[in-house]
Amino acid sequence: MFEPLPQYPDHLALEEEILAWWDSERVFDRLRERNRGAPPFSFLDGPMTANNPMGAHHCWGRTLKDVFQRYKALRGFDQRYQNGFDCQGLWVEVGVERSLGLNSKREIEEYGLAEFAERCKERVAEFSEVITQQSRRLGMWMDWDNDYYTFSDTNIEYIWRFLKECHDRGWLYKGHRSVEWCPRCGTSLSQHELLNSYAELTHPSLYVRFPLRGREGESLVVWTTTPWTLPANVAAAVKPDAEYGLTDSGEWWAVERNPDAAFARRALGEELVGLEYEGPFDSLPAQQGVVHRVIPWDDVVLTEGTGIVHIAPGCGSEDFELSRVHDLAVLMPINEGGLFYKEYGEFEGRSTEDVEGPIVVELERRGLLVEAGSIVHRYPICWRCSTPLVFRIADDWMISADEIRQPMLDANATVEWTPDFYSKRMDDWLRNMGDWNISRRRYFGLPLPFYPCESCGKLTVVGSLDELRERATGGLEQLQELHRPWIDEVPIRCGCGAELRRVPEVGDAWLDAGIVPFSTLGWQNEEWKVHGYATGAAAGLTGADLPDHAYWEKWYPANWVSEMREQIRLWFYSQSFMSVTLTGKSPYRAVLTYEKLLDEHGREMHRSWGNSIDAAEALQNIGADVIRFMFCEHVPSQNLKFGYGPAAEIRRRLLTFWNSVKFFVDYANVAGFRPGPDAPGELQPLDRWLLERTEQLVAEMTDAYDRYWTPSLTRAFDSFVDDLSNWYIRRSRRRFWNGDEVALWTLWQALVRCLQVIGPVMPFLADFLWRRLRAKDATGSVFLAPWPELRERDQGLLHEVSEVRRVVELGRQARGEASIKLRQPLRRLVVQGAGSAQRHADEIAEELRVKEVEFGPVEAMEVRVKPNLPVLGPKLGKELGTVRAALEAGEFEQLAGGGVRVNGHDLGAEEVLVERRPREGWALAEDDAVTVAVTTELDDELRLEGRVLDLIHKLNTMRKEAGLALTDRITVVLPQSDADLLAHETWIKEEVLATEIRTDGISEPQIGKV
RNA sequence: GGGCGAUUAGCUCAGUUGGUUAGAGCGCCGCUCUGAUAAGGCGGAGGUCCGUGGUUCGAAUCCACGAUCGCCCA
Repeated sequence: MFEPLPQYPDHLALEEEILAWWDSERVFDRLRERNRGAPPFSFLDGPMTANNPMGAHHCWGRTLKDVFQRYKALRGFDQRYQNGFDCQGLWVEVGVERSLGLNSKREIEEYGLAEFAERCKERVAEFSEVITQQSRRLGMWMDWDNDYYTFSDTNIEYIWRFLKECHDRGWLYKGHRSVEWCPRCGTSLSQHELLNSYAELTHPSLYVRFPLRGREGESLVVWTTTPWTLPANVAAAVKPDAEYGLTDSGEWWAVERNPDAAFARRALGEELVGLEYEGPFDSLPAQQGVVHRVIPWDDVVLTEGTGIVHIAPGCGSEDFELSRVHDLAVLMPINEGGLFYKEYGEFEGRSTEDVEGPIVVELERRGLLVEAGSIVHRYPICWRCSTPLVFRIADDWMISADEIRQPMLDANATVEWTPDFYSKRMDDWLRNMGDWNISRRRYFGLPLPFYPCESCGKLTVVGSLDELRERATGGLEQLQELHRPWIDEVPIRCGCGAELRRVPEVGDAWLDAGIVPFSTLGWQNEEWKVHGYATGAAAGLTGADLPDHAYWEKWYPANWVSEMREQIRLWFYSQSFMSVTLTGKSPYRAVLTYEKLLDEHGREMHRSWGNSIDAAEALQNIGADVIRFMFCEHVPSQNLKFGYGPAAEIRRRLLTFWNSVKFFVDYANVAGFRPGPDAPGELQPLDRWLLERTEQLVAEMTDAYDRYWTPSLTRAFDSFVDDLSNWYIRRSRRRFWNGDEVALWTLWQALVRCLQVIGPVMPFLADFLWRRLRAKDATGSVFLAPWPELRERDQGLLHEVSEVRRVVELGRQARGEASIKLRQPLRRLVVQGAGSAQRHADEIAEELRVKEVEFGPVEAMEVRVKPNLPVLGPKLGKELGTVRAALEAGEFEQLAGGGVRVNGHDLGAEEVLVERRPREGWALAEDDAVTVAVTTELDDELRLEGRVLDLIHKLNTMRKEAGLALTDRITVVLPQSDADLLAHETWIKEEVLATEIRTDGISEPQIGKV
């Protein structure tokens, strides 16, 4: 007895049931035990920031990761299943700041760094737990007790080693340059952090006059959208080869920017170079002694502004570069918090926005303002707190990328990207990558182990905790973990004898993630340490081991990683940077990348727009299997529109499969069927076909999994389910009603194999159904069963049945042409061109309700002959065009056997395609390969049978309306006018389960339950 | 400005090496089944496959140029 299925699947309930069952049966543990020691499949999980619950987009990546890990497990590979959490850096800090209501670095310092660090750790502990629960609910099988946490001392120490290596190679330097700076966070951002971080903002648009010295009445006019940079102006740049003109009002503009003006004088930019001018705020203390002059710059654009660019080297990266070339003064007006220094007079202590008004007023007062307006443009904002960024000159720690660039490109050439064009994106990023800005002026992050010596000038980079201990001059007793503030209390001894203090900066969070292929796999670690990974801040959070180097050798590099596209310049980049540095090769062999998740209307999801669906909501309302199916079905190189509408559609589509299983269960139970290893009797052709069709499914799915291409998985599944349900089951219904064990066994085989291959996509549904269908001696879970072995397939049989289906389709089309419904039997069907369907003539007759099926030429009027292009193309080449035209024009001669003579060519029957029109009394339908024709004439016998079928239809409808059970027997009373139908009394009785049929003087048929 | 993608039915999207009449789901219209039934099946309407040029007997597919959109970089 198979456990009966409810009419509809309750995905949410069955998923909870399966989750609990997996736990109680230790299914995942048993799977891992089974594969232990087998060849490894190395997947490396990119760390997810443990700072918030999961969003719907996280489900995408986690689905893909789980699908392929499950598949590889089914194929018998040993896997690690280690999940990872990103734990330190700006994300977590900003999260904690918000929850504590802190809004500046000063407030954090007042709160206390030690306390702040504790809050950060608590936040990570809280959300790593939330994420774990949500991932489990999604069906993700990971080794949840042995996660890695990037803030462990282990992880930090490995980064230290990497940094020391960089220093040894001479790559580490302190850069003095203009960087994008978040005034709220009080730190710079690196190149790869400027992701999507732009907003449409309204800024002032000012045209300002700079009076030229020694040229009375003449001024340069510059344009700026950042008035706050004017107090730091030191130069004005012109394009040397561009033409400038002096207007009547004494203003110099690029001619191109003001073409209608009547210029009193014209000059090339190079003629203006060297002129001195009065700066807009020369009276400020900061401006004392600064000479303002005109400099040449080829990159001045003439498409906006005035063609003369205001240069403030302390407020822009290009400006800063120009200051080096032209030896300009560098005035940096604002501090870390974006407030003006005291050398800026009345602006002191004000923000870049607050000074806009006063600056405009002052310029106006002094007659320097030509025009003031506003402009809406894309402007960079902080990717965490959305504060508009400013430029500052900062001393950041940098890793030079020059030497590693080519090796990284070489390493990337060994990686198999899916979709493949992402390989080019990675190359592009690598070719353009600047030096890596690794320092952040923050608190809870990787402590950079840099100890500069003021007396001897040497920089010491500490490479390990042991080295720190050896060289420490104190403070070790309070060093609870490698974080601020504790690490800052450990000075070390320089080679020259001086005592050194650590720089205050912490590291870029992508160092934390990038080191993972080393820190989690025990690279160059001599002795395996059980539970040895969970050091420092991670103590107590995970039981992960710190393995030894042999383990690293086994699992590195990863066979496969999968993350969203933006990780190209984030994790894929940092991981590759560190790996190529340390080992010379790519840390991953294959990558699956996917795009962005949008709402179902294609808009980005935003909490404030009310269109956001987070993972908790999705899992609770949609269910994991449907979510997973949705992600698998989607082509990963396209953005995905996620929502309840698309989810409902998938849920409904899955009903067909559910119904097929339920159909099996219901009839198997009626028949008392028990599945065995072999068919309980002789297979019929249709049975053999379904088994072949199932083989085809297994082959297609296997291929798709091996290519990491999920859309082919769901397509193969859908197409199989269609064949299973709409052909095999429908064609075999009578056999099931009669309890035919061979049919039941065949269907059972097909379903069970289908469950096996769809399991990774929909693990809950697969196991739920597997538990009901499995043979007594089969494994309890579908995930413990071996992958179905691929067999030789009989393509011929598959082809035969597809031709049968084609004939039936055309037959229905022909009936449709003649408007004769399927309930009206017809006499004869002729099929031409589907020879292999001949063995299935009976099925075709039944499907199309015809008395005879004949294979042979269709007698019809041939109206048009077309060339068979795939055959004639290669044969005729250029001449095909004229032949085609001749055929089109009817200039040909029929040959015996179906061929034609045209333009001097004798073409065989297989070289041309003939369109036909039916003769009188026939209906016809055709495609290029197959033509079917059916007789439309009715005789008394056919009419009578048609009426019988109508009656059966009607009586069965009445049964249904009366609410009768499938097995209820009825008596039937017919009107006298239907008495002639009783010629088919037995047939009718069988079809409607009637015990008695009689006629009476009524006008409509009546039924009664027996 | 350079690079990478995308553009296919009213909507959402497939389309594997070039091949005859370009498909699916949803929506619409008609039909059908009634032992999957608040489903299922069949048919129909609906397409300049972004445009132009080229290669080819033949292009949604390959090449060039252009347009629009998205992303990456400058």
